[in-house]
Amino acid sequence: MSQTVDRALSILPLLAEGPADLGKVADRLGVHKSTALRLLRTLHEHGLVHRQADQRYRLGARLFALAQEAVENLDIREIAHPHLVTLNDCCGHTVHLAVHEEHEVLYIDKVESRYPVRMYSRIGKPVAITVAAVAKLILADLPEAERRTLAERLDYPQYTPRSTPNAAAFLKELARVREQGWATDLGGHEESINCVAAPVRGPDGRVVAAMSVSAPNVVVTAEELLALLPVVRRTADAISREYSGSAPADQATPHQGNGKTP
Amino acid sequence: MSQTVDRALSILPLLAEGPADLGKVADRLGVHKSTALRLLRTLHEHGLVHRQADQRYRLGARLFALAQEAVENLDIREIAHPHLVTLNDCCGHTVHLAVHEEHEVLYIDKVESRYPVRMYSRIGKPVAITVAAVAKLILADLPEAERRTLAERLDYPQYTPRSTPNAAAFLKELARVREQGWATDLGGHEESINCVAAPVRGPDGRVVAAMSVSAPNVVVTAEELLALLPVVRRTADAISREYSGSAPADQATPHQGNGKTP
DNA sequence: GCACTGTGTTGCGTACTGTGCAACGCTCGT
DNA sequence: ACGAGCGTTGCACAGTACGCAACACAGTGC
Repeated sequence: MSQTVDRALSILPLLAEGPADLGKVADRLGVHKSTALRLLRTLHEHGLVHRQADQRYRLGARLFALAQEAVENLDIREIAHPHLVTLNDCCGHTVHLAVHEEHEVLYIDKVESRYPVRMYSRIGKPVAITVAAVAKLILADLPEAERRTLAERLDYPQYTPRSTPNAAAFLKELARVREQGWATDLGGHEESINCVAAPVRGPDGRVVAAMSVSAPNVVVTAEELLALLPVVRRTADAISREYSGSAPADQATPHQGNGKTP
Repeated sequence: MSQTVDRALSILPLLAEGPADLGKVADRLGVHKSTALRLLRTLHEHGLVHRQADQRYRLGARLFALAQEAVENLDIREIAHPHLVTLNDCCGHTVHLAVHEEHEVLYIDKVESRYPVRMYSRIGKPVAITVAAVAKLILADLPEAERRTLAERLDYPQYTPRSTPNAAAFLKELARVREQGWATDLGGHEESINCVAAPVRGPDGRVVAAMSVSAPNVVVTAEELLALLPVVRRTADAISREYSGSAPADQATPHQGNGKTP
């Protein structure tokens, strides 16, 4: 859309990989050094990039501050967090909260396992959308047409033999997840990691987020983890209630769902 | 420098205040709606802004992912090293940098003392976690529950009469360290060695590393070493600032300052 | 029912703005 | 001392982003 801005913004993910000097930035962007310099200077003025002692550029503090504000604006997170902590207190495993955004499913909160062996994940990072239990729950709630379009457009990486192989299998899995109201990922992403997840619903009943408990099977077996399903669902329901209940932004909440359609 | 990019980036702090619609963004930027739209679209393509259901814009999760990735790829050692050297230049003693990893605290960098009598340590080796000043700083920053669990699980070897004797004493010491923002080890590991240490913090304020100055008391007394506390703290703070990427907006560069600012 | 205000969106001609080039200055390494 | 490699500067050109005006659409009041 806007070439200049487009180029400037492309610098950010590039620098996220690690510090880079002017030449490298210009190369990766495919522009002249002087152009890259101008863009970097502008980013620098806004504090989004930082120039270190060796003159290389890296992401700046302002970006961290903005990121902080961005995540704080996600109010589901605020509401859910204490519940996630409670759940972690009672089972000890890693607890995640994820939402749908821009055709991706992102972890937006996480409470670390209290066991020494932990799974790796990163807040803000897209989840493995075709296999993650939270992704299945969130996507299962989409309108059918959208679900189908999305399923066709996705790649299906075979992380493990149990990864979802293709669109057809994915849609079938989504249908089942939608039906049963919870989801699992048993070694579909990493061989030894299992997850069990439940949906968080908004006042209109639509899924606004999903939460999961994950643990490597060196800590607990899949069966033991599945035994946590009731408490995971209870936690998700509690979050749903609080999220739906404390929404006085509009006028009185209508009792019935969609009253009338034009 | 670059008008277009400048305008686009100005949108981010604006949205950080809260969601805004197209008109408001255009107003605040002082540009035409169509211009604002083009900029927002470009930001949107890069995932930096997100369009919510009511068509208003807010900051996107991509910001958070970028910040997260940047932090992961940051090499504290690389950033800290020149500072450690400077500190060593000024005081001559052994300077250490340590981080938390897998329930241990490890030295990851070291600048040797310029005095003939040196303390023994090795980069990559776990520190004496119950007595080392750097370990206390790093562990003092953990969430309280984790701190307590860890304290219970540790052994408390009596290296010297002044070694931390047990979990209760350790937790008490951590609380004090957390409070005062620095730590010492006065003969707690080896009878004749004293240390004074300060924390390095990341952009979110959490302790990501700790650095210390150590010297045997045949070289300097504990009191003399403690006199170095201010400079140690200043050094640690400088590392924190650089690690966080705080842009020294107007800070004069030591030599060859070409730019004259009005 | 209608006109009317308030959005967000599109196409387009203009000229402003960003671009690449070439030359410069600086710091290292040999 | 010299050259290689880097960042930086000024400038002429044209590509690109700009604002305008018109459009589409929704909600509101009459």
